Amino acid sequence: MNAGRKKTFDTQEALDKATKLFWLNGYSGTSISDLTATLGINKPSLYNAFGNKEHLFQASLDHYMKHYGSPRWEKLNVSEEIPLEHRLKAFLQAVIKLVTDPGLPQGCLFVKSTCDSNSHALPEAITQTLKELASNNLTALEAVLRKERAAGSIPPTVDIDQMATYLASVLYGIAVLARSGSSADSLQKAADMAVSTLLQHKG
Amino acid sequence: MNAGRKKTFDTQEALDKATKLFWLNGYSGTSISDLTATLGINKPSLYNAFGNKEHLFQASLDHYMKHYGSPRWEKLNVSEEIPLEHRLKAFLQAVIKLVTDPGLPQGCLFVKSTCDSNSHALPEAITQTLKELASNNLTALEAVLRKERAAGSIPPTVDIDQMATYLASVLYGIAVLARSGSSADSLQKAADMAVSTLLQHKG
DNA sequence: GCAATTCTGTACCAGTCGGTACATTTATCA
DNA sequence: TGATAAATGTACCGACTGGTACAGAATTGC
Repeated sequence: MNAGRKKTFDTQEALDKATKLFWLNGYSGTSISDLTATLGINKPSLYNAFGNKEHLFQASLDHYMKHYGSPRWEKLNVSEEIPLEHRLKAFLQAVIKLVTDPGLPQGCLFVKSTCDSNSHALPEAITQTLKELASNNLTALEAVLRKERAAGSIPPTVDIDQMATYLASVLYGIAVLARSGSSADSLQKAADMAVSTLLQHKG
Repeated sequence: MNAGRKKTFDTQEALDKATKLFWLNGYSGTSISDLTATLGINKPSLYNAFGNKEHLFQASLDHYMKHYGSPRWEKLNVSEEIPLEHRLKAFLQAVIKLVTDPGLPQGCLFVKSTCDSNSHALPEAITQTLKELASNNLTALEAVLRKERAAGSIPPTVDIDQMATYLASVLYGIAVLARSGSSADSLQKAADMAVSTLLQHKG
């Protein structure tokens, strides 16, 4: 079972490095040579560990959502006793901190990749994955809002889908602005504004 | 002066086709072969007419802003007698119509390209151009808001930069959502909400 | 020690990339 | 009718693309 030569690299570490490279340069902007250089391994090792470029990207997307995306989304569900406005602000603040983190690529891998979907710069299977992830995001927002509406902190007349789409647009727009160099500070002010009057909104 | 063989194609038509191809597939996702095939011309003709890939992309960005972007932005300045709310909604409605137009690539070339900036999937000069375009967009929004504030239709305490960044995030987010397949209808509802949120905001 | 197993490094594959040299065709001007 | 100018089609360039064959190195169980 444990026979054979030992791996000289850690698969998870390599996956994280690959994720950051895709995050920075995108799918078609990242070559296998870029990857092997950054990961410090040779091509056969890479192909043995991750299959091919498309599989590696899928794994990177998954890794990104689990390790960079989800921790921010948890801010929305931390506790229903905290007012929705505070949770939304905390969520967006955490997102802004991520997408402007100087130690990480600017912006968001999901948003960036979504802009590549439905093109032949991206394999169809990846476009499909991205569509599912987008749907999951909207569903998560809707679930939070629905709970709030049931709890009475949001008017019963409010259109949940509308509000979720609105929040998603602010969320994704922030990622684009971060990529274009906007400061965390100005993004935070915009995010506060996006949330501030949300609760006053009458369906 | 008029000596020499006649061109067999129209430069502007070819530029528009190239723009749509970049719009669909992005800079690094569009090859010279793709371009010559779609434009129906050979490589020497393409290089003679547009320089090289980078120059062609710069020209495409310019063409895009002039022929697809600007007409929408004009909705903001159509007349100061029309209430800001109506102009903002008309602006966003026109943008949504563009980014979801079934006869055009989904989303926005500027937003898509911005997500590629600061990466080696894009020449540095193009990243610089995109940064300038982003700055122009923010400045245009700020100018509109400043006028409104001076005219008294927006509270004098309002932070113009904050409001402009907020609008930009909604605007860019809509382009991302369009690319991921959101319907014009749901985007329109989200945009309406964004506008009413903005108008309810008190500095 | 010795097979079996697994990873590593090198060297290579066909195909495509952006870009160009060059000869040819088509036009204008003298 | 040339001479000149400009656009065309073909054929090619070195570099890079994603991907792999193969030999050798390292580890295990027997």
